[in-house]
Amino acid sequence: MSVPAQPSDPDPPADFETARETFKAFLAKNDLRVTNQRLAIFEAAFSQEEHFTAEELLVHARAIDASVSRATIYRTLPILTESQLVREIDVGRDYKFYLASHGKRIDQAQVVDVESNKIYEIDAPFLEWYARSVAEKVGLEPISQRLQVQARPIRKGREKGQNPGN
Amino acid sequence: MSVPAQPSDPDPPADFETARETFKAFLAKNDLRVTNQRLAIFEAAFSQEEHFTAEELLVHARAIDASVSRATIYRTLPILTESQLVREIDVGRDYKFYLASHGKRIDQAQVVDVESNKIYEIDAPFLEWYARSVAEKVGLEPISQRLQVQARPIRKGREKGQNPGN
DNA sequence: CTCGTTGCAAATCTTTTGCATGTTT
DNA sequence: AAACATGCAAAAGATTTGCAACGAG
Repeated sequence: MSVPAQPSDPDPPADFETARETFKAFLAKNDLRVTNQRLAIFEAAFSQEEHFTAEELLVHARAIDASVSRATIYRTLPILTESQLVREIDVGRDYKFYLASHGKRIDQAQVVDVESNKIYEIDAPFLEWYARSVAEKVGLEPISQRLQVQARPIRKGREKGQNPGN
Repeated sequence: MSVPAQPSDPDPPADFETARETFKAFLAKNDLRVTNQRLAIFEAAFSQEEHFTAEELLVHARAIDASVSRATIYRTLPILTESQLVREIDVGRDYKFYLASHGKRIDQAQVVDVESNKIYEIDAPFLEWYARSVAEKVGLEPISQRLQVQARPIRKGREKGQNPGN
């Protein structure tokens, strides 16, 4: 708004500004105050490209504003998810994961590689439609849906032994 | 095995016996001992028709064998799920739900009515196939999959107001 | 100024674990 | 008898909350 696009833009990603405005607008609309801590947490979350935990977010947010406390992280995360800027992902671990929705679609499935513990977000085109058809069977209307797949690397050449142990 | 089917069978459901044998066989196969507590927990779980929590299972199991402790509930639940007799369902609540798989299929989706908090298990025929197609996109092979839909009763006649508040 | 926010530490709440004792094989 | 399973109570670990001080509008 104040800095016209310069040929030598250093780093500020295009949508970062947009997203921050969206966040501030969301706060305003809900009578929530724009605090340094909330902005720091937003920035920390939005600058993550991968999944992160509340604890990791705390570390990153503190790098921006050292005064951020764990409590505020937990109090701000719901705001972030309600504003749709961050998605909460629960894959059945002890703790939840979060992921900045960099303007991406909602229709994604999580594939959890149980060996590497890595979580992949995969486009699942018909997921919403499919969820609707399932929900309608009990007279309900979907609010959100998620498909989670626990998976392992494809082992070529051996498929005996159904349970490798524990 | 010892009592031939009598015309006046009191209550013992057909598959109950079968399932209990399956459980005992599973224990044997894994060098686990057949204890009264484990059997009581199995019975308590298997006699539930709906979803239950660890705490509820404890209550029911104690009705069968008062000596069952919470610790044993938590130590037995993994055995029950590994034996495929019970399914673990995590819908993002604080605690997990469990459901006796009365010989039913695996391909089911959970539809959670956020207003009544009720969980519906719905057949989702293509779920496994769909999960596979998604997992293959990252070179993985599915172990299990779950589709969860958060939903609400269909409101006919009004669809304004996108966020009813909190 | 007023009321929402924050940090801190204590509290929650579910699930896990160490250890001495009781059971199964 | 030997090894495993159990109960109890303490521990763990993520998330929540009470409260006094702080800061945005």
